Amino acid sequence: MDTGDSDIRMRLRRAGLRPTRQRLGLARLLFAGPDRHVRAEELSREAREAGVRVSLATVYNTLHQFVDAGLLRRVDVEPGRACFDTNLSRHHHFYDTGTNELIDFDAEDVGITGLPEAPGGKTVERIDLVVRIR
Amino acid sequence: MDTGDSDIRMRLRRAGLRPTRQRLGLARLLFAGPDRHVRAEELSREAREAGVRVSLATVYNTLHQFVDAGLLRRVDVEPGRACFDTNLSRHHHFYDTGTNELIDFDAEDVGITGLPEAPGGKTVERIDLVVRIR
DNA sequence: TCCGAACCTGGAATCGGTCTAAATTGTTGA
DNA sequence: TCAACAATTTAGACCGATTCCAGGTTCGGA
Repeated sequence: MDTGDSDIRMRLRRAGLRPTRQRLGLARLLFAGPDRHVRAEELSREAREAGVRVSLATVYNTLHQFVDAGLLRRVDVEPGRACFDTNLSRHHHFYDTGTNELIDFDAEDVGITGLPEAPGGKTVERIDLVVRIR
Repeated sequence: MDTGDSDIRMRLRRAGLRPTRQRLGLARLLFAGPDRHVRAEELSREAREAGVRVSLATVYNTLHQFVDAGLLRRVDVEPGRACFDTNLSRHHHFYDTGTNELIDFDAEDVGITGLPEAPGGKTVERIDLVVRIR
């Protein structure tokens, strides 16, 4: 069961992050399993339940560091709270405005035409498509 | 210069909102001029500067009422704070991740193909396209 | 093994926003 | 016109989410 860890350890190292007990514990919760969406408060609870002792402040720090390291993607669709997405492939989201649930869908099949040039000579970083459903 | 007011008064009436001093003052700030994006804190400051006496709570209440009445549209792109858009036409946004600036662009010319069906038999409420630029 | 930098921590602080209860103000019917 | 009542406004308390801070802990290289 150290196989997964050695992968994570390497990815953290490459990002300049020490593979600490807390970061490994959280990474295990985040990446051991299918893609998921998670919020800080929720991950903190899961960690506690899994016996991973980690403060809420560290959960926030770690999530942000993982985003910066490209291990997570942040999704801002709900006002007032951030959601973190382990799915790093090109994809967009359905957002159920009734349940606040986020559902991924592949971006490969999606075509977008007629976009204007980015103003001010800026470069396009990413295109986020949110399909609000009810 | 009461011409604008009588229009606003009517729109408020139709939405079941009394045209109070505060609502008229805020509406004037919002709608007298080109389309704009504004946050509650900012509008509150503008009102103070314009001599419109109105509490922050009322600014929040009024913005939400205007959204419900279809006079404003709410945009959620920036984490942790809501932005209100006076542009009611079909449009999407550029979002400058450096300056946090929002820029509208017309949705008429934009084509989106290959979207999957909404899951769970839900209906699509709206499609938000955010082009992140840097 | 030792040391300094990186890291983690609890608790306080901040931030955007909402709630509440009391005071004020439109509106309407007599 | 005006009383009466519902809608509205308000200050300030409150809230959840997040960040900040200062001090203790741990990692990893020499």
